[in-house]
Amino acid sequence: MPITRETCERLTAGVARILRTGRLLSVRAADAVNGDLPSYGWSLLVPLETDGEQRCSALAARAGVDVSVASRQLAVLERSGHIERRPDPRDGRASLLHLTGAGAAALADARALRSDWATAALADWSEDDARLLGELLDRLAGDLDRAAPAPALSRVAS
Amino acid sequence: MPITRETCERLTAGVARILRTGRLLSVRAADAVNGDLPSYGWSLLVPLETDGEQRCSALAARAGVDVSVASRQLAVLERSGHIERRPDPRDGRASLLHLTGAGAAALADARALRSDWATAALADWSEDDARLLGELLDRLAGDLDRAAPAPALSRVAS
DNA sequence: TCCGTTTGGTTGTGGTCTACAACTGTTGTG
DNA sequence: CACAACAGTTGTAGACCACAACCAAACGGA
Repeated sequence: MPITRETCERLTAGVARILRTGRLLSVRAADAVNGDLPSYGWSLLVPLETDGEQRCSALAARAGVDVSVASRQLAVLERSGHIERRPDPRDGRASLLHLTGAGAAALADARALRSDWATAALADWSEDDARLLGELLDRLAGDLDRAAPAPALSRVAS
Repeated sequence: MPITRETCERLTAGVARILRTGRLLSVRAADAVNGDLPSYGWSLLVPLETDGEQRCSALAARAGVDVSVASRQLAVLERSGHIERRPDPRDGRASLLHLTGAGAAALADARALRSDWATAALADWSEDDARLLGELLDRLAGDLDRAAPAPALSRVAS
């Protein structure tokens, strides 16, 4: 029995609260960026920036959404010039997406905005606390990811 | 300059990640509860449980959604017997919502489920870490709430 | 080589959650 | 007693999501 019920409840409440404010923030952050980056732009463009060219299904997995969703969102990003697509030379079915200059610029813009907001919000935080929270948060996300997938059954019943 | 840019980015990434998995979890948690509690049930019923009878607008503020949204969701919860409504004796325009037995039961059920999931996910966490994360998370949510409302301008421009 | 199967991606459809605007009825005030 | 402010409901529309159906390329065994 590692965790008190009380701290557990407190933790879930905190997560719920972060969920709420985070949802609001993400939409607000999106339409404050110059290059009219849609709200999902961040989660799709960042992987392209860090890992380079990759395919739709990989990006969908990264973003944690269905492939169909990613497909539509990427189509929008392509039309708006944030990304470009070229056929995968090794598989005619797939395309490889990569960031354009405009996309990278919009991403940098979004990053700057986020950084501004974060530094404002974390104004009176100590470096240690911030670092600690980052680590704990990441660890929690990983544990939740690992613990959650189990109940993905009992749907074929009827 | 209180926070390194690096830890800041790490922190925002962690928050984004929690946002993703948390969103998935909350819907999964909702339709795993017996009393077919909708996904928003938790955020509306908990305040009723802890603070007792209150009005629609108060619940909307608590949940962080528009009053119209809360109104519809509360209507559903009333039809499904989780809450009941009585006219506010001091203001004929308002109603006071309160939890029914069925609502409390569904809430207890949901709480048990969440607790199970949380203890599974936090299996190898120490009490101290969990408590610390809860505190930091709460603090962060508060600071974000305070820091975010500012950029709610620049919309009347055109 | 050829045909059935698998796989990557797109599109059709429907459901959920959300906000804003318009409206009804109530309260309180000059 | 009009009139502004307010509580809540309903109309409407948009964002996001998943599942199912589908197309075309790729794969694999006979």
